[in-house]
Amino acid sequence: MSIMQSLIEIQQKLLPDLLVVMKKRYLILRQVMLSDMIGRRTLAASLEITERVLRAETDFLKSQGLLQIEAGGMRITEEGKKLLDEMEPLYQQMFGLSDLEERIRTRYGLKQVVIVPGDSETSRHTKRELGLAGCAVLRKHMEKDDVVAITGGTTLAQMANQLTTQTPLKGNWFVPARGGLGESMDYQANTLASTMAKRTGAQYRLLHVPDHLGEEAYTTLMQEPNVREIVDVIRSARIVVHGIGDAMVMARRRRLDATFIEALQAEGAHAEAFGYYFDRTGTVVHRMPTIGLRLEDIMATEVVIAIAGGSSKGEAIAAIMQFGHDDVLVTDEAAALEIAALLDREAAISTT
Amino acid sequence: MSIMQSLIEIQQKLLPDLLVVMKKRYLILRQVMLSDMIGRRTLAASLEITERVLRAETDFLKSQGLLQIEAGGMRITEEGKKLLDEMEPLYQQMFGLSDLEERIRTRYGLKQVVIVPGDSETSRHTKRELGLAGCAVLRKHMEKDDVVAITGGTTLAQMANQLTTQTPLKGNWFVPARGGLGESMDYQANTLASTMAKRTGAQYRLLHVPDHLGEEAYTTLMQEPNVREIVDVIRSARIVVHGIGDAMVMARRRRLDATFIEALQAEGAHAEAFGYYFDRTGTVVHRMPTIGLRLEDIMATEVVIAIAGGSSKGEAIAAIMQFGHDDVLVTDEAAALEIAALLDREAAISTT
DNA sequence: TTAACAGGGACACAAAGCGTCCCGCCTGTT
DNA sequence: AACAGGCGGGACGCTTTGTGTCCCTGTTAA
Repeated sequence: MSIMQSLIEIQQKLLPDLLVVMKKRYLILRQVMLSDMIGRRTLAASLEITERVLRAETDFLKSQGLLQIEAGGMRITEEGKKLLDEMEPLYQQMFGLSDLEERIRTRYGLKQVVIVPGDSETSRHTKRELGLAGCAVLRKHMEKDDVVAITGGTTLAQMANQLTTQTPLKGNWFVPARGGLGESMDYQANTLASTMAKRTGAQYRLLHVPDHLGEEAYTTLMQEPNVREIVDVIRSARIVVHGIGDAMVMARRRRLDATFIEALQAEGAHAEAFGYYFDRTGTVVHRMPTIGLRLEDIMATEVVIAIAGGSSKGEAIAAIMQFGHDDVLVTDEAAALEIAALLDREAAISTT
Repeated sequence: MSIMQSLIEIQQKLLPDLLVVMKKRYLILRQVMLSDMIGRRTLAASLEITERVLRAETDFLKSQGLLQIEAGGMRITEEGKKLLDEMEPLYQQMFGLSDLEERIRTRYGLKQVVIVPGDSETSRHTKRELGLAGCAVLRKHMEKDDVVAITGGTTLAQMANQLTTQTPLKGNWFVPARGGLGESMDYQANTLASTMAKRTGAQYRLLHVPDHLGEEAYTTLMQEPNVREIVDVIRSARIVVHGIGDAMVMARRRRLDATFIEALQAEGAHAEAFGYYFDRTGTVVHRMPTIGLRLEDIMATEVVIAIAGGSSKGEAIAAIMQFGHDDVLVTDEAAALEIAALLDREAAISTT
C-alpha cells in the first residue's frame, strides 16, 4: 500500500472529525469554482447549509487566500484553483468511500451505510475489518436489556469472533433468528448467538429445531411450551443482525432438494436473507412457516442491520435493500462498487 | 518534495490546525503506550494539559478503539499500537519541523519560531517560502496605524516582493530601520520600505542619509527638521522586521574599510543585524551613532521579527538570538538544523 | 430607475468547551 | 482483612464559540 494511502488511513482513525471539515471546505471551494462567481445565499442554498456556517467557512477560505470576495459575490483565486487541482486525485482516496456510503444510503433510504475498504472475498483482512465494523455498529445500537437476533453465515461468524465490549452486558440476550439450517456448525446462528453472548457477558437462548418444517410439524412444535417461550423471545427482538447470501449458493449449502431449487430459480430467486429468498426487486419469492423470525417480525423490528461483503454479493445486497426493511448496511468496497454500478444502470434506464 | 509532503501541505491549507490536533492525539496515545497503564490525572500532568481536555481526547480515542479504559486506568489497544507503529516513520516528516521550532523557541525565549522546509541558499523555492512565511507573520502582528521598520537584504527583499494584503492598510507606515548602506539598490531598506508600502496600500517615509556617520555629521543632520521628523517616526516603530547576516560578509558588502573589518574580526564579530555587529554570545562588539534605529530602540520595540535562512546563517542567527531582544524568528530548515546542532553542543558542554 | 442580490454588521440564543471538584469503586499493599 | 491511593465518571458553573436570522448599504444589470 502506498505511503499516502496509509497516511490517509491513519488520519481517518486519528481525526475523522477533521476530515469531515476538510471535505466541507473542499466542496465549498469546488462549488465556487464551478459557479465562477456566486453570492453567499445562493451558494448556501445549493450546498444545503445555512447562510451562517457557510459564511464562517468562506471567511476562513478567504483568510487562506483560496477565494476572494468582491461586491458581486465570491470567486476562487488562482491559489484556490491550484489547490483544487492538486487535491482532485486525492479526493477519491480520502472521501470516495464516504460518498459511496451516502449514495447508497439515500437510494435505499437507510439510516446508515458503512463501507470498509477492500474485498472480503479475496482478502482475509477486509473480511476481518467487515466484522469489526459490524461489531461497532451493533455496539452503537445496543441498549440495556435488548434482545438481539442474529443469523448464521461466515460474515456473522467473523463478527461474532471479534465482538468485544467494555462493560459486560448482563441484561442483554443473543438469540438465533431462525432454527438449524444444515450448515456447518461454525456458522450456525445458534453457535454464533452463544459466542456473542459469551464474549460480551450477555445471556443467550438457543432454538433447537430445524428451520424448514412441514405445516404439521410446525404446529406441533409450536405447542411445546419451551419452544414457544424461546420463539416469543426471538420474535420480540429489538435488533436483528443478518447476513446476505446469493440465493443459489445458499440453497445448495442448505442441501435443499433439487426440485425446490429449480422452483426458486424459476421464480427468479436472487438473494437470501434471514431464511427468505428474494428476487431482484426485493420481493419475497417463497415463504414458508418458520419457527424463527418471520417476515412480519423483521418488518416490525426497530433496528435491522445487514452485513455482507464481496464483489459477488453486490446484486444480492441490492435486492435485499430493495426489500426495504433494513436500517443499516455494513459492507465492503467491492460490494459497494457493484451496488453503485447497479444504481448507475438504474439511472441510465430512467433517463431514457 | 515527497508526495506526502504535498498532501500535508494541501491539507494544511484547508485545515491549518490539522497537524496540531494530530500531534496532540499521537502524543497522548504514545504516552499511554509507554506508561503501560496510566490514570487520567497523571497523564494530564505528564503531558501538561488540563484534565478536561485530555478527557475529551481519551474519550475520543476510546471511541476509535485505540485505547481502552479500565478501572485501573487506561491502556493502549492492539489497534492503537498498530497505529503508532504505522505512524512512527511518518512522525519526523510531519512534526520534525514543529519540534525544532519548539526547541529553538524555548531555548531563546521567543514568542514564536517558524521554520520552512528546505535550504534557502540552494533553493529559490525555499527562499520564496521563507519570504512568504515572513509576510504571514508580519500580517498577523500588524494592527491599525502601526509603524513598521524594516532593514535591507535579499531575504527582506524576497519578503517585500511577495507581501500582499486583503484590505489596503491605509493608516500603516513602512520605514527603513537605518540609512543607506552602500548595498545594491534592490536590497536597500529604503527601497523595500517603499515596495512594501505600495504593495499594501500603506504609507512610507524614506531616510535619505548614509548610515555610518562621524559624530559631527550626525549632530548636524539630526538638527535638520525633516530628518529629525522621519527619525522620530522610525524610532517609534512598534514592529521591526530585520534580516541577519554573517558579520564579515556584511562588512565586505558594505565596503567598510579594511582596518575597520580587521577590528571587527579581532573583537569576534560574528553576526550582523540592523546595522550592529555581534559576537557569538550575542554581545554587541561595535556601536556607533546612527540616524536610524538604535539598540535601545530595538530593545523597546514591541514586536521584533527576525527573518533569515540558509545553512551558513545558522551561527549568525544563534548569535542574534542570544542577544535576546527578538520576539519571532522566521527561518528555514537548513539554518534551524545548524542552530539545533549548536544547542546540542551547548547541552553536551553543560553536562560535562 | 429600479429591483434583485451582493457582503457585512449585529444580536440573541444555543451549544460546546473547559476547569474544577467530588464521589464511589477498584486495586494493590500492608 | 482493612486500608489508602488512584482510578473513571458525573456534575456544575462559567466562558467561549457557533449559529440562525435579520437588517442595511452598495453594486449591478436589466
